Amino acid sequence: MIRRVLLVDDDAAVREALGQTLELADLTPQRAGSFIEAKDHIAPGFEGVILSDIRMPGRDGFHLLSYTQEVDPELPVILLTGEGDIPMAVEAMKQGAFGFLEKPCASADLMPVIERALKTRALVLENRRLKAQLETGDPAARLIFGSSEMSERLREQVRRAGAARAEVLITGAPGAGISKVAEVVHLMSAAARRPFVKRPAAGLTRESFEAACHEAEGGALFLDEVAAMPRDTQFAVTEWLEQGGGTRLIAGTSTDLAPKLEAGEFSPDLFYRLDVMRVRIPALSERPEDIPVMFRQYVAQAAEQAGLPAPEITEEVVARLMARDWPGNARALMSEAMRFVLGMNAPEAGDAEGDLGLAEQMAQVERSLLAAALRRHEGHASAAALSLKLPRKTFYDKLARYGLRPDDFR
Amino acid sequence: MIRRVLLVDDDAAVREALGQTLELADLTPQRAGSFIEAKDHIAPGFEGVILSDIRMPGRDGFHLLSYTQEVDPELPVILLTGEGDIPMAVEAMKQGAFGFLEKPCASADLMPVIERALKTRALVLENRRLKAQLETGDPAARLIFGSSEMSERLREQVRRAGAARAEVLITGAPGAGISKVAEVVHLMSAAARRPFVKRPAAGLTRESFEAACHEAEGGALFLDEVAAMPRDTQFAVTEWLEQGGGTRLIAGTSTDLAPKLEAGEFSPDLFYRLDVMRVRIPALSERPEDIPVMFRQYVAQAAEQAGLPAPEITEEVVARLMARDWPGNARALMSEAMRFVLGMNAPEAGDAEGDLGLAEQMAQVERSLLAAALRRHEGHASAAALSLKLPRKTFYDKLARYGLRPDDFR
DNA sequence: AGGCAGTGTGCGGAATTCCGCACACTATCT
DNA sequence: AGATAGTGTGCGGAATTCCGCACACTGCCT
Repeated sequence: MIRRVLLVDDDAAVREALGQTLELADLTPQRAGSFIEAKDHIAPGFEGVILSDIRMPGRDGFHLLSYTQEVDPELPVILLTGEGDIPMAVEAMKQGAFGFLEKPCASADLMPVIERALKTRALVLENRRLKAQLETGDPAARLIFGSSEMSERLREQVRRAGAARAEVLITGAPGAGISKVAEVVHLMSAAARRPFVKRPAAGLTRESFEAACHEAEGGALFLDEVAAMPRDTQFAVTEWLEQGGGTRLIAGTSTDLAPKLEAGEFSPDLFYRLDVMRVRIPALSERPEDIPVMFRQYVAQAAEQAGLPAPEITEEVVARLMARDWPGNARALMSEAMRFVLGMNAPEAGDAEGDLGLAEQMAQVERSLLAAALRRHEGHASAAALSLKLPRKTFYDKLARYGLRPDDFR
Repeated sequence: MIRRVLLVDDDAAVREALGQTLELADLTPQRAGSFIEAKDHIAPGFEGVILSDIRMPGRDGFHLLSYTQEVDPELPVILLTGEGDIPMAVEAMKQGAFGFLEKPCASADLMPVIERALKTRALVLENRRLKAQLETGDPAARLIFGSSEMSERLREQVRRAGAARAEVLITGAPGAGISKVAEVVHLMSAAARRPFVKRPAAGLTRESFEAACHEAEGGALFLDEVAAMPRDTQFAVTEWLEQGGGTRLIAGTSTDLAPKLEAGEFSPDLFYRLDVMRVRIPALSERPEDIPVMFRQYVAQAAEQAGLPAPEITEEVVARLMARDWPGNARALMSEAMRFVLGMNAPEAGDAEGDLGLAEQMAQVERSLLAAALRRHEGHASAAALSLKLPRKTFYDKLARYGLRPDDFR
């Protein structure tokens, strides 16, 4: 929360008194005795507001107002004067001052103006930040879903990791999207156009590690599930990191590495070289408010892929999502989104992805294609059958098989 | 720019005088003589501020303040009183009033407060809009692919159309994604959370148009292929647009409307009301450099949806893409991407998306499921059959039907 | 009221798919 | 070399689906 106030007054006693008033209100005064002093603090994006006397030797408050507007037109400036009159006040507002108060100024008159100025400034700065995110096609914003504070923190970690050239260790539960986050880190790095190579750490030999490094030269090599890396390879990677190469290493693990470190199964040398930066992907259970947000986005994606309209996500659908556990995290949610789009019933407990036989899967697909055709033709069976190049009878037989009724699509 | 002021005062003379003051300042006063009258105008997202007397029969200004804060806590309320005192002013600010002024109120004192309240409101509304856009992760960047300058121009048009509240006409070749772009325009509008309804214009009656408008109230109604709209409905829609309603119209056409206008088959009145903003989707033939970019993204999406690794897109693959025409535009490219991921052969000429009957689509799906199972089991037919819960014989029969050979998966 | 178009379904023959069986062949291991 | 496991396929009966036909019913229009 923005609390800074740049307090400009040539009279030291006034400066001090006002400063204390501000501090009592939990604000952060930043004192300046002249325009020259104040000028150095005024920058675009200044996270606060300006409170300035008008009558000052040299450059007065009006000049400071003009100067500030050149630097950052949306930076609020509140002017104070001991000898104000109506014409002066009018002039100040015309020139864009946020407020104009007369000295001596009662706290009850001053504080509300400052508070409102700070709130306005906070909105302005937040709008700028939001616009910047939108306008740059920020991969973190675009590819890492979720509106919770935890998701925002994850995106910040990813941006920071992307901006750095250091090794990164990415942790998260199975299905959390470690591989995808690694790719986003790479996309946000200066080496985004260079290669990004993925390899499972399990079974990785020194030779295949070196080959992968060469393949990723100038870019990044992502090693998945580093806990499973053979000991020999661990030493080879540690040596390689000591030498320093042209390839950035990004490591991922969905298991806690601490027990492996303690048991001597994972090299501390390697661990500390990889753990230069840490990105931790929170599980969905830690941020349940993201479930509907992410689900909506996965549904939009799935609908697009399937060439089907996205079904309405009712509050009931959301409630059922929230009522379930998601140990499979983002991947499970994604699969559920596809089933939802295809009109498949919510799977029974235990009916996990891939457990269905071919016949069942085909039945689900056929059912969804029939439903989609009916939807497209607003329940007109003949037209729907025609669009599927089916005889009417066959079409009706299939509807009967799946319990679909044209009336339900009208 | 937000200029509306909801002016609440029981005294008609005061209301009128203040109203004129506001009009002289280029504001738009909306007059109400009581809380009851005012209440109907106060909605979340109200695009203006409230200026209200305190002393009123029935519910007073404080009550209106409370009510407003329940409806939209960030909607500024400025209170006026003819008999104010310090305690009352303090109470008003404590309860969240944006300003507190005494009557009779000089314009020079009132206008700055109103202007600041309006600016604050504008910031708040923009902040909300930006957040909504971010929550969907800039739909223009995420959903409209292509790295060419033409694609960027398209995204800019879409963002601009999204930000406006005007009607939009979207043009593009068949398969260019008119419907999808319409949805993105909606997603980027302030009404993103409101309904988005799609209807084909062909065969649209006045009644079904009105029903659709009602269904989309507060949101947007997309009318596809407006060239095919019946003349009667064209008049109905024109009338509806003249009245102005709570639903935004977005029109799409894949055919040039000019000949229809010249032939008198499409109403110029309607055309000019729809064509307030124009979004033109360039055909792939105009931006061939986007073909590989879009194909890569569609392949990534398809792979993610299918739960399969994305096959390598070799230069040969790219060359074959570039060597073909894409009269089906984005939709055709998307289908090709899915086939590519599923390991299907390139389709025969003329085999456009949507032209397949149910049997053919089911065959494609079955073939892809068989191939995926073989891939998962590295060509081991018995294991693959088991995973699909199929007898070996049946599995082999199906492979034969589709020309799949386990050897090709080892 | 009558005509017409569309809907929904039972019957039954044709067509297709399913799938067990048995066998020859191949690859791998001891 | 021999044993074993897995692969791939023809045959043929069973099971299932396809689908034309005819009919009764419904909704809409004149």
